[in-house]
Amino acid sequence: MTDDRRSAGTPTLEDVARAAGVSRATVSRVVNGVRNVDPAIQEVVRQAVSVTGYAPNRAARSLVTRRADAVALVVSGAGTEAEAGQEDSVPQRFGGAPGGPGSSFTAQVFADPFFGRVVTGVVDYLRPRGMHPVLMFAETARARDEVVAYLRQGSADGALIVSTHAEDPLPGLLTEAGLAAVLYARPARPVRISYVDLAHQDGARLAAEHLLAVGRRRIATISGPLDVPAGQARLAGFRDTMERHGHPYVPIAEGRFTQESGEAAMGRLLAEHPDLDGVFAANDLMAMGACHVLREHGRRVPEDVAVVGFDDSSAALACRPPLTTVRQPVEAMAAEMTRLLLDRLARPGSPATSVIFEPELVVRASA
Amino acid sequence: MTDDRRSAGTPTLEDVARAAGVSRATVSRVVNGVRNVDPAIQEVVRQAVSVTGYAPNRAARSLVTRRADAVALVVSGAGTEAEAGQEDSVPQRFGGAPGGPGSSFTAQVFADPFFGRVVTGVVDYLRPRGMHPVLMFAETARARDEVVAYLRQGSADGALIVSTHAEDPLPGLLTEAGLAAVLYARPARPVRISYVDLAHQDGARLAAEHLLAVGRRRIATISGPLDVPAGQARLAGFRDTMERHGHPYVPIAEGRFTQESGEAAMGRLLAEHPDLDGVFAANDLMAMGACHVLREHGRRVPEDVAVVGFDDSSAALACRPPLTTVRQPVEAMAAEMTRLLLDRLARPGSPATSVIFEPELVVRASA
DNA sequence: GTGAAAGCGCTAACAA
DNA sequence: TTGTTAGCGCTTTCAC
Repeated sequence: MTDDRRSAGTPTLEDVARAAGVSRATVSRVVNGVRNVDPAIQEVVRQAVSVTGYAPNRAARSLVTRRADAVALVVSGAGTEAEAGQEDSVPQRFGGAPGGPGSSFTAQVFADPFFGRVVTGVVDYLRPRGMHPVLMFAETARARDEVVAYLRQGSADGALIVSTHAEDPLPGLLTEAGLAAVLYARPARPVRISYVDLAHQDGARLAAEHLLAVGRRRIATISGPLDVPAGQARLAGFRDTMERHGHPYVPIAEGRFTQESGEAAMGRLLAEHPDLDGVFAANDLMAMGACHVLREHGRRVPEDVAVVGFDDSSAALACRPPLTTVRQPVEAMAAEMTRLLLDRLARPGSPATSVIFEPELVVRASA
Repeated sequence: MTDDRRSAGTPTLEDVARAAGVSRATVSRVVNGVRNVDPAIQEVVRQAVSVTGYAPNRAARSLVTRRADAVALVVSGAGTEAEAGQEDSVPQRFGGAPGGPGSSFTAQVFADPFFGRVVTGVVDYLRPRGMHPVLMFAETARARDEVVAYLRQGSADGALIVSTHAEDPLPGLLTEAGLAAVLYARPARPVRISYVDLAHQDGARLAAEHLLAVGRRRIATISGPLDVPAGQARLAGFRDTMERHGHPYVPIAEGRFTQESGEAAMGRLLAEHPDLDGVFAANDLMAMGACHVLREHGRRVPEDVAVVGFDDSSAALACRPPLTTVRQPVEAMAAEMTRLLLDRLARPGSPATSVIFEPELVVRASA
């Protein structure tokens, strides 16, 4: 009778201990690989573990270790008011993909190949360390509060934040609450928080130099949104370099990092400067849009107009012709961001740091 | 002295109870919204909660409720041996995006716009219910074991599985272990497990009928991988319909659901049937590749060759011309898959069910 | 090197 | 309606 009951439900440490004829403490030590356990007993315990089919209960463990072995991977926008289902706060980075009934924030986010790469870098770093990412979106005040609450509850040990907007309040909320977090990309307003970023200006310089090197002289640019640091920096770097090479005036059309906005921008550029022979688009999606419009206007790429993109996302290869672009090592950056977070978790007191990556020119057919 | 200590660390139920002058149980009731609590006391407790800044500890709660309020969202491949970092088991669905150093499984997965849409559907359903998705990949035997272990530890309440391969062993492993899981797409070999799927054949029929309706008569198809149920079904549906309309012979080139494979397939088709005037590609990525190759071969789309895709993914709109395609309501399907899982968690005994969605033709410019 | 015992913070009987 | 109490399964001192 009593014997029967002990095999009910999922086995616990107690069950394993009984089967192995040792104490719970010893089993725990073996399971957690703590030294100071007799090899013979270790073996016995291991047997018992596999016989009973024991799996440690994570909640119980978390309760005492105070670690969740999970991190929140949060995609964060800045809409402050967009509550109640209305999507009036469309992030600048993304365009309307066919995201089903009422393209939501989440739908728009993943329409950009950028995020998949971030996920890749994060998972690749987390996985060998036995940790897992919990996906969260923080596009409304309410959603942001939920992220904070989630961390305060100890459901995740820290947060990895990818902002789609400038002026995102989330980093501030998190640091205020004393929660561990690391950002992808420098925050628009200074916050005492670690982040990884790209040397955007250097990347734009590479693009400018390449266009000049292949003999282009009437060069225009499709910039990213100018209220986003990356958008600003890419434009600044491009202009600077052009200026330094004797081209003080560069036609500019602002885009929103979407293919659609790239098409529109290219249209404007072409209307005002029909003789241009080179274009730098601040990301690949816009470069792809530019290529489409150029072709529709009878311009050959690269013969008539050379096009350089930015990011080296999947769009660069999907484009015809394949895009010459500036590579942003997103996966490596995401992995580093994760490393910074885990580091911070291991050493709670450590100061905020930033790691800046250098971009690289990838020459393909478009320029 | 003693008073000082009680405010150390994060506040617990105990702290709130003391502040409110009630018992832990009462606070717990208020926090969890259980009825039978005096409104006045409720108010007092709520005050105490906000004063103390209380956040319930999830591990402690999970320990007793035996729920994690999390589900695993696992992208699963079938590589049985691919251990040790070598990526010899490339899933059929995805092609080599510029996924950074050594395009990993994870990188390839997110190169397909399909996954973003799944995530969207899942998150949209989960979020209002206070649950969260933990992202996992299961492309090796080891990784699959980790998924099983993760669930057995109670870290997640169930699993949502999106397979990229036929013959995926994960569904079997999960059901064997008595774990709750739901699939996106019918498993290649029958398993007693719930799933959502699309009426692929109907979708292919729509494509065939449309091509015929716009007057095409020399129609070929770029199929998906033929060891995947979706690939088979789309081909079967297409052929059936063509046959029924008096076209017993349809040239076929097999692709792997990647743009690149679509390009190659189109090349083959064109070489053997230079006079074709219509193409049905089993997904948008391949349709896009086909469009590129057609243009490179001097064919205009849709004037010379009409092209129909499948999925209505972001690629359909990114393509020039925008693709006429068969819409797969991925977000809705993913949401339904999630609903099925939560349902199953609520009623553990319930039998496996399947929900099949009907596709819809979306007419754009390519056909 | 091993065991006994004390909690981690919470929920859910059961009493009152 | 509210409080008391007994664990949930685990890790971790502290003795031995």
